[in-house]
Amino acid sequence: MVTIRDVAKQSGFSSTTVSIVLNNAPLARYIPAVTKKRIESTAKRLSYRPNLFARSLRSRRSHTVGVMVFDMTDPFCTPVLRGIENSLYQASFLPILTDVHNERSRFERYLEMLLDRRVEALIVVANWLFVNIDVLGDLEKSKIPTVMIGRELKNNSISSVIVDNELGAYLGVEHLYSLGHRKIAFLRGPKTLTDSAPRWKGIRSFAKSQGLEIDARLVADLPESRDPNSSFESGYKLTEEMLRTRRPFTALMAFDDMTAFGAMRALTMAGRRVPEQCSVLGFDDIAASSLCTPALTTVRQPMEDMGAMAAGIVLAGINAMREKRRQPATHRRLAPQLAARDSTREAS
Amino acid sequence: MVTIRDVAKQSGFSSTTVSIVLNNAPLARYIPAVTKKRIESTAKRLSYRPNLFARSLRSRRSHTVGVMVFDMTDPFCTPVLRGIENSLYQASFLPILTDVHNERSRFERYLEMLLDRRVEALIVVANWLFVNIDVLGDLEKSKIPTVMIGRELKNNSISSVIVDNELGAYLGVEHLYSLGHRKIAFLRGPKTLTDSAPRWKGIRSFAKSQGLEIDARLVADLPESRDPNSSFESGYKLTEEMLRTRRPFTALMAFDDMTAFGAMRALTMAGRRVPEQCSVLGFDDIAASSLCTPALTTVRQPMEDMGAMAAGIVLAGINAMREKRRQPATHRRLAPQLAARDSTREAS
DNA sequence: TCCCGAAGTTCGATTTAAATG
DNA sequence: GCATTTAAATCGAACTTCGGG
Repeated sequence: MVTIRDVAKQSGFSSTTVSIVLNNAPLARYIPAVTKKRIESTAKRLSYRPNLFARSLRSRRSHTVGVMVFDMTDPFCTPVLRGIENSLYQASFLPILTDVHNERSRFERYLEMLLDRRVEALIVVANWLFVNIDVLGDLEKSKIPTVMIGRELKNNSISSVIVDNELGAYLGVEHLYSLGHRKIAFLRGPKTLTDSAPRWKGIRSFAKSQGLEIDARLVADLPESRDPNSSFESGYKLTEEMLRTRRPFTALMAFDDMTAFGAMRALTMAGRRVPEQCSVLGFDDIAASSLCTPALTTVRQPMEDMGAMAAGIVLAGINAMREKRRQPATHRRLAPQLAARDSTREAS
Repeated sequence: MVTIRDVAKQSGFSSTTVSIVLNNAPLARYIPAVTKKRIESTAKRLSYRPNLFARSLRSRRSHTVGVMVFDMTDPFCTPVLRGIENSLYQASFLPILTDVHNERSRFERYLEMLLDRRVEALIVVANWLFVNIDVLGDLEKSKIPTVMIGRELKNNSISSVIVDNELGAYLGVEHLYSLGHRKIAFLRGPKTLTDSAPRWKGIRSFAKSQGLEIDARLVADLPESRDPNSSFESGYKLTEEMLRTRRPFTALMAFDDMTAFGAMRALTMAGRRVPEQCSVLGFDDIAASSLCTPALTTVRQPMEDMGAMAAGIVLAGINAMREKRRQPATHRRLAPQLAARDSTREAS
């Protein structure tokens, strides 16, 4: 490898001068253009690349951000990751990707590894994260800018980016209601999942405002599970059971898209066509939603934006730290949008 | 931060001894257990963590692997990434994730960044990569173990992991044939995509062996596109056109799942029920395939295995380099499996 | 004082060579 | 010569200090 000393020797200047010139340090003002040119050209000729280990050792900076995903297989992750990546790229930061597999031990191990590598910030994608996995304490200790995506926090040392679940659910029922649906079945999220409560609240809030009656016998809860993909199975089973009760409903609002897919399968198997005989509504707008037929009407989370925003937040935090400013945690709640597609239509 | 010198001072030994003990270096044989114990306990007491920048500077190792994805939004990527992550985790390596967005300039920039960080190997996920983006040359120059996933190579400095496209396509038609289908429509991949040719070859090979006739009017090619998700639209349009010709077919074999989804949509819109009136077969088995209704019958690529295998290959390459062995590139071609689901059934 | 450049120190860990009894 | 320990050199860049014109 060619070092700064090689460039110094070849160009006839000292390594100090080379360093100043190549980094365009403040002192470079005083260095004559000829010198600069000579140094730059020999650097290029030798195709010199500074050793980042040495540089990082000195500067204590890694230009790296740790990204912790709680379950990579969750289709929610992919667009979020792209948003993060894109944002970091603009700032010449690189992400180190870790997948915690929803295991506490793995989380701890990875956190330690990332901190050892002096990542300058942490982005945690914790959408399908249960309250009982308490990781906030560990995260706070790290003292580097940290943001959680998909988990509401009032914490003032960890930032958060979430979708407005309440608003989303509100928009969802509103859509069904405006299509004339009055007998709506609801598949709520697992009780221990933090998204579940606000979404239900949004539904109740709309129901109250419009005098929509919610039949308790048309409400079911997904069981707790570590696996985001399990909600397909659960959605299928709960819908099957609900159909067996013979209690009529013209629309079904699922906790998320995965659940909605399960519900659609169950309805189809039972001979009820979607959307002709029953409308189905999801939440998230994962990739599969626009692909399947009928395309799923759903409440769209701006996942890529959320990733980009999270990256933006920690990047700002990094800059603040560099300038020794104290940056308070920021909490963003992004508005979802209804993506009206083919799985919903007027109640008949 | 607490350094090795702090541990040395506190424990009463020199930093040399501390280093030897904590790393369990060869010389540690000569160090009495008491000394070791004292050093280890003070290290723990001070919660000493070695500075990886310093260590890497000395050892020239980063314990990091660069992962370059050509398009993160391709649903193929997610399971592959999980396979990679899991394999690296076992070996205490960390992945740096980059998304090239199918842009040459971005590829070059990222490659440079990764090399600057002294990643010890490179894993390139190049499934939806067109031949005209020639990146092999750049990759070869890097001199570190490199593997490409999803692109066949005979190169002997870059390894490769691919699925057996020919076999997969063979299994696919075979499945349709065994269900009694004789009039099969084919949606082939874009000509410039490397996977297209072998898949078509597998189809022809089966057709020849069983005397299945392929009607050229039931064969269409996807147009070239940078975007893997575009094949949905293309699949939709091509199927629509094919239906308009009124040329009968009882089954449709798509280039990949995304294309198959487009085809299913077109069929449904045209009033042809899947699978009752037309069977549909995909290729890949992306997440959406088992979710939609009817669940898509498809040729399953072992994506997670492919990721894990790729990681295994470069890890072996890293070890070989350390021991100064010359490791030839390895080329693996994994067998796909038919995932028979609900979008195919007996020809009526 | 201003401009230009160099010598030497620092970052923190590893390793070589060597010094003790 | 052996067991035990360590001073000093090294990795490569960046910054502080200083000197000459």
